[in-house]
Amino acid sequence: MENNNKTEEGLRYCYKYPHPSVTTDCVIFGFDGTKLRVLLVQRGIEPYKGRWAFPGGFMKMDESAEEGALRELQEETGLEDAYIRQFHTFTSPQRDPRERVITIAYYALVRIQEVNSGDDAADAKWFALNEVPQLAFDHDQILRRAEQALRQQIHFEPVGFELLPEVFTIKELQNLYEAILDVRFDRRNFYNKMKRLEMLEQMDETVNPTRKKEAFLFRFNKAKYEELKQKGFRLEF
Amino acid sequence: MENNNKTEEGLRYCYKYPHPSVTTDCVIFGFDGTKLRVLLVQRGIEPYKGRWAFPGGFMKMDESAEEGALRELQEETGLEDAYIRQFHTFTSPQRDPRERVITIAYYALVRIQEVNSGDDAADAKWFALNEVPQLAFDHDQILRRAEQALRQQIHFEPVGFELLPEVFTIKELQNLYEAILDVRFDRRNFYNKMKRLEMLEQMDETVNPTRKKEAFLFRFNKAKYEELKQKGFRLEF
DNA sequence: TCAAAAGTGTTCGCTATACACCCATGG
DNA sequence: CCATGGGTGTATAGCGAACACTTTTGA
Repeated sequence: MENNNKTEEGLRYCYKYPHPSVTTDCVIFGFDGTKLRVLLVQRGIEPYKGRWAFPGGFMKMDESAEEGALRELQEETGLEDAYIRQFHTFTSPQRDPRERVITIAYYALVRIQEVNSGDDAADAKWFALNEVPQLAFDHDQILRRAEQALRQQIHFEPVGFELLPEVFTIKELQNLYEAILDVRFDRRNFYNKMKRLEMLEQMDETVNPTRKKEAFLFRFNKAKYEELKQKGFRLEF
Repeated sequence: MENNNKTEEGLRYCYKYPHPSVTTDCVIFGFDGTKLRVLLVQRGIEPYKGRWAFPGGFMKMDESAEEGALRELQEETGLEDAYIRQFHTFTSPQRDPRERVITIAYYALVRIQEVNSGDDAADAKWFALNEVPQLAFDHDQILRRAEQALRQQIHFEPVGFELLPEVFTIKELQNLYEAILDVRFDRRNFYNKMKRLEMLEQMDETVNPTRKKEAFLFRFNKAKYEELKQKGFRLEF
């Protein structure tokens, strides 16, 4: 149905009607124990040279957008099978000054500790959400949408699983929920609720150096969570 | 940055790398007082000739996907400013047998009574959700995703506004929520909850011919709803 | 010894849930 | 006159929100 014709200038792919370019961008969220952070890369070329942006790239013709997003994520963090979710596709005609580009945007949830900030270390950096500078293209808008999508998703899935390390303190879990939902909980009510849900397993202590008293470490009880999820359970506050 | 070169065969738009086609499809939901329905159109050409599918079309280069979806919706229903939401972009490489096509999918909520099933009446039809036949392309999958997105959205926005006529009975409102969430509520508890929220205004009666007793008609109190929404209110069950 | 962090209750009010009663209407 | 649909009320259990007491430890 569609023919590709070579031309002399390397414009090899020809169509009867104009087609937009399609990219996949990835908003990578991490959690440092206190604040939510996003991984940004600094652009080395025009337009928006020097500005920070989300990692992304053109969609290949033989892979789905999700595969593309996973590939981007792997290149940037070394992670093979992270949690990613498509949350919006951005299509304003003028969003890229060069040509018509639509961007299928994903957000990823990763454990900062496991990220291999290897090759591209120089031009990649974690920013706390309230310290994100003005971004390239319409990426400010993409970030706002990603935050909103994450905030909604937390009502249906326990995104804490993906952002916290294997073991963590109750305080860290509370910090995470407060960071995502932008609210404050009473420490004791949060503890009671978690206890009632029976989703956490208590382990042995750790000394938290800078702090005053030892805090118990916990880990998620995945089996219990799956069971609750079956019954229509929702992790809400 | 991107040049378009004419060739002799009408393949006028040429690129250095292959670009996919981009379409916007629209899952149009309506409510008949008892069941949720979707508007489908029957395909007149191959592939999948004769199969039912969601209305859609190619994205134009000077309009956003949302504008395109609104245009499709207008052509199909005559409605100018319906409620639409982008919910997912479908990108499997093989989802269209002809060429690489990605589809930005929207769902719309409309009042069936207001739909002008004019021009395309012959090949357009409302299907109850449990009577939808096997669809063209991957539209079965698109429908499942649309239902899921609607079910989630109802927790954050009062989608009932968009699907019900100006006035309606409590029973109809309950039917709507039950249809979307696929659950059953106690008639009296549902009534009490609505009363407590003070979102409905009671009007004068109507005789429901086939039924036994007259039922009050209600309409939404938009002002009250907006006020509650400001305070972080959520319409949940 | 005192302030800060953390473990563990308790109380109260609201709301979801289950369930009951009455009225109107058509067959 | 009774079955069905519809309007309105009540009791109970459980959860969310506010709040108190104790222990540990570093300064």
